[in-house]
Order: sequence, then C-alpha cells, then structure tokens
Amino acid sequence: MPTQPPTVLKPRKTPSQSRSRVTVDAIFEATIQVLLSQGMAGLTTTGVAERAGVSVGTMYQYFPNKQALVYALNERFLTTLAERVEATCDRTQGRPIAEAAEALIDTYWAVKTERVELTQALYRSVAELENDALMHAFAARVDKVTTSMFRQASDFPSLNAAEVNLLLTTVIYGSVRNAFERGLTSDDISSLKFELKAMCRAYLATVGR
Amino acid sequence: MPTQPPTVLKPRKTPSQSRSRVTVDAIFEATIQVLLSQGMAGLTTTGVAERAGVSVGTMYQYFPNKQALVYALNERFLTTLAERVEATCDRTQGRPIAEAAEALIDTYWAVKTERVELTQALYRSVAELENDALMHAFAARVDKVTTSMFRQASDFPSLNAAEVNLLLTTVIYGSVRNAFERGLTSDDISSLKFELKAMCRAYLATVGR
DNA sequence: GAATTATATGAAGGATCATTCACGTTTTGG
DNA sequence: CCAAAACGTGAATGATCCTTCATATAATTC
Repeated sequence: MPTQPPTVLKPRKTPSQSRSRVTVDAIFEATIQVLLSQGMAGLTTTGVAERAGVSVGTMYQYFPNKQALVYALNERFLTTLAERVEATCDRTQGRPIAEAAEALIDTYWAVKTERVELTQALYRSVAELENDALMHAFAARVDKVTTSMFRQASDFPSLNAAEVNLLLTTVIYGSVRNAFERGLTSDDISSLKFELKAMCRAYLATVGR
Repeated sequence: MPTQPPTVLKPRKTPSQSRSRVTVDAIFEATIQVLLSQGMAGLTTTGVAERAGVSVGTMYQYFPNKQALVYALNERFLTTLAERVEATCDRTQGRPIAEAAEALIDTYWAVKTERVELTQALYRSVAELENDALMHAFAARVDKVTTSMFRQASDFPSLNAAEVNLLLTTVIYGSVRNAFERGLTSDDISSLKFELKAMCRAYLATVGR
C-alpha cells in the first residue's frame, strides 16, 4: 500500500543499524524545524544537515536529493493520517451515517490540529512537489474506507455511496484546510467545527429521507 | 482598498507610455505561460523575459524581484475575483439566504473554472509567497460584502451573521479548492457543485427555523 | 529639433546551493 | 580480532540564476 515513489524520489538506502535510524530521525526533525522557521524557500540541504547535527553527505546517503526529503516527510504524515482515518472508519461501521460523518470530522480535525504549524507548513510544501502520485494514492486509500463506512451505515439512504462520499470528504477536507489557512482564533475554529457537523447532519437528514 | 504590498514587493514603476503597458502585459502573460508549463520551480526571470520577448533588464524596471512578479499576478486575479463576488452580492441583496449562498457558489465556481490550469497554478504559487497580507486583505474585502449579503437576506434567521458567513465561506472556498486539486472528472465536478448547494440549503433550512 | 524623460538591452557579476566523492570511523559477523 | 559492511565527513565542484548597470533607442515636451 505504500505509494511507489517516482524513481528519483526513492530513498537511497534504508538504515539498518540503530545508529543510522537515529540519524534519519534527526534529519526528519531538522527538516520540520527548518520548514517551520524558514519556510520551503529557506530549506537548504546544508541547513537541514547542520540543524540535524550531521554532515550533508550523510543526508545524501538516505535521500537522493532535496525533493525526496520533503516527499518522504509528507509521506510519513499522510500515512499517519490515513491510519487514523482507517481506525475511525473501522470503529464506526454500522452506526448512523450522521455519526459517521461527525466521527470523520473529529478525526481529521484532531490530526491536523496536533501540530498546527506543521500542518500549515506541509500544506505549503506539497505545492512545490511532484506530488500528484502521492496525493492520489492517499486519496484512494482513504476514500476506500470512508466510502465503505458510509455505505455500511445503519441508516444509509438510497443514494450512490461514492457520490455521498465525494461530497462529504471534499467538504470536510476542504473546510479543514481553509480553516487552518485563514488565521482564525480558536473560538472561531471550534464554532466552525460545530457548525460544520450541523451542516452535514442537516444535509444527510434532508437528502436521506 | 488595494493591498499595500510589503515594500520589497512593491512595483518599481508604473508604465506611463502605451509601449510599456504592452510590455508589462506581455510579462504577465509570459509569467502565466511559464507557470503553466514549468511550474513555480521552473519559473526563472530570464525564462519569463524570453517568453515575453523582452530582456531581463526590462522586467526589472517594473518588478524589483521575482517574487514581486508572482505577487502582482496573484493580486491581479484576487482583485478580479473580489470584484465578481462584490457584483454578485450587490445583485443578491434582500433575496432569500439560500439563494444568496447558491449565488456565491456559482460565482466563485465560475471564476475559478474560467482558467482551470491557471487556478491550480496560482493555488500553488501563493504557497511560496509572503502572502499573508495579500490573502488577509482579500478575505477581509470579500467577507465584508458576503456578510452584508447574508445579513440583508429576506429571511435571515436569528443568528450571528458573522458566524454564518464564516461557515458558508469556509465550506464553499475550501470545497472549491479541494475539488480543483483532486483530478475530478467534469461529471464529478458538477455533481459536487449541485450537492454542495443542496447541503447549504439543508443547513440553512434546519438552522434557520 | 534640442533637451528631457521613458523605455529597452543583455553581458557580466556574484551569490547561493545542490550534489559528489575520496577518505575516515564505527559496527557487525564469524 | 579481523575483514567486510555500514555509516559518517565536508571541502570542492559546478550549475543555476537573480540582479545590476552602463549604454542605447524611442517618445515627449517645449
């Protein structure tokens, strides 16, 4: 299920000793730090290496180029996100559809909120990547479980499940992203989340009957 | 109302003769072309100048640096977008709130659809900009008229207009963006638009009493 | 039509950075 | 304890590309 990255972005080698696992982790963490403080424009290989406390050469042992580094970082977070969504969908099979939608909102929102700054930085960083394949793979993986969750809902209406899924996920993912990109106060944020749920409920109640 | 761009991004001089107005237009158009074919990473000053049929030096007469160029391009399109939304809001004052929401969806969607590729390219390009000021100014400008439109609606419910506005705009802008970023078929797109309207109606009917 | 101002040119300068590689150091397996 | 493999180093390379400026041409003004 892990995306097959474009050849140019594939990791060079996988760490086998624990020493190098530490190194790679440090590189990832340094990448995040630099991304947060300098943005994508200020992300340089030497900068990352320095922050990670390793030499540039070391970085190139594991990543063939700078893009691959950012790619791997995004892959990491998308995988986490996907896993969390999958868990939620599992747990919510067979419940009323409105509950399913709300659970999806809660999960997605929670993951994105855990490290707000990072979320924003990554939203920006993917824009500069050859990331279509990555995003598609992620979307497909998640769509699969959400669609199934909706279809299995105890009160699933006589509708096209794929269509319902497309609407709900587009609205939810899009709204969440937009909410984070505007600089909203946390009051606005939580009011927004609440109303978004109400909106989904209203839609499902109207259309479902 | 035009945003005051950060000093480093301010245009160097404004063309006064028609000759140079042509030049500046050519530069803008060339920037779009390069952005479409090479993406933000492949956007070079010499590349743009070449495509525009002018020399690099000319470009620097009007834009102090590369960023300023992309900034100006985005500013242009956001201004158009804002004007269109303003026109719609004017036209829709005093109609039922559900109609107002649908009109907003139609307008926003239409503008973004006029040049899909460009829309996507710009969505990406802003990510690499010091664009917070620009985006905020745009958001404030548009929020003003949409909030007023909702508040003046003939059947405006006893709600906080700002809150309603925040929800509707976040959902609409976010969904539109997300719709364009997934690679949806036009069938999916139009179904999505239809259902999004239904969703807004359902919400407003439920919450509006 | 001369002086002034606006516009255009593009080679050269210079800074930044991604990437390599020849050479050290550490770990592992036998 | 030794050979092989894994890991780490960072100065040097080379390419890219932004930006400037001295100079040239066109438009405008008076």
